[in-house]
Amino acid sequence: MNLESEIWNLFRVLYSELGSQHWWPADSALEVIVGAVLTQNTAWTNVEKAIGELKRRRLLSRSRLLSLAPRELAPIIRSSGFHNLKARRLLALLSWIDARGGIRALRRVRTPALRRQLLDIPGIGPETADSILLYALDRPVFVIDAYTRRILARYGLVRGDETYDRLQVLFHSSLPRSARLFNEYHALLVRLAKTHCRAVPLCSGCPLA
DNA sequence: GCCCAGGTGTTTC
DNA sequence: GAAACACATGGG
Repeated sequence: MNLESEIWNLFRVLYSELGSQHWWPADSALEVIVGAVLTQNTAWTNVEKAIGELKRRRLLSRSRLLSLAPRELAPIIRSSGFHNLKARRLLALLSWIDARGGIRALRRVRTPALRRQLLDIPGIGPETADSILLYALDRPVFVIDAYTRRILARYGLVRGDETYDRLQVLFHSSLPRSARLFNEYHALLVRLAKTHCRAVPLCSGCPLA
C-alpha cells in the first residue's frame, strides 16, 4: 500500500475504533484562538487553568483582553507558561484581528491569503495559524503538531524529522480537502497520543494493535 | 530534583 | 537548512 493510502487507512481505523472526537475543546472561536497561542509548547492542563482564570475574571472577550497591557495580562495567564511572551503574542494577534474588523470579517478572506497574513504576525507560526484556520474558522487546513509527528513516526509512515510543510502536504495530498475530516483526524491523533503508546510501539489494549 | 509539554524567534555555523 | 538557545509553569 502506498503512503497516501496508509494515511487514509489510518484515519479509517482510528475513527472506527475511537469515534468522533468533537474538537477543539472551546466554547467559541475566540477561545480557540486564545488556546492556540497559550498551548504553544505547553501541556493543555496548564492552558485550561489560564483560560479558566480569564473566564473567572470575565476577560474572555476581544475588547476586554485588548484593554489590558501585556504586563497586566501576563500574571493572569501565568499557569500556561512563557506568560510574558504569550501575553504579548496574544495581544498582538487580537489587535490584528481587531484592525481587520473582527473574527466575522476574517471569514470572508480566502484561506491562502489569510494563512500568509497570520504567519506575518510575530509569534504566530504554522501550527498556531493552522489551528486557528481549522478549529476557529473551519478551513480545510491540516494541523501538524508534536502528536501528529510522533504517531506517524511510531507507525513507520514517516521518519519524524520532516518539515512542517512537508508533513502537511502529505496529509493534503492523501485526503479529500474537508475541514470536518481534518478536524476529526487530527483530534483522533491527539486522542491516541494522549491515551496510548507513549513509550512502546503498541501497548496492550492499543486500538491499532 | 529532573524531564517533559498540542511552538516560535533569534543566533550561529 | 540545521542546530542551539530563550522563553516558564505545573505535573509525573
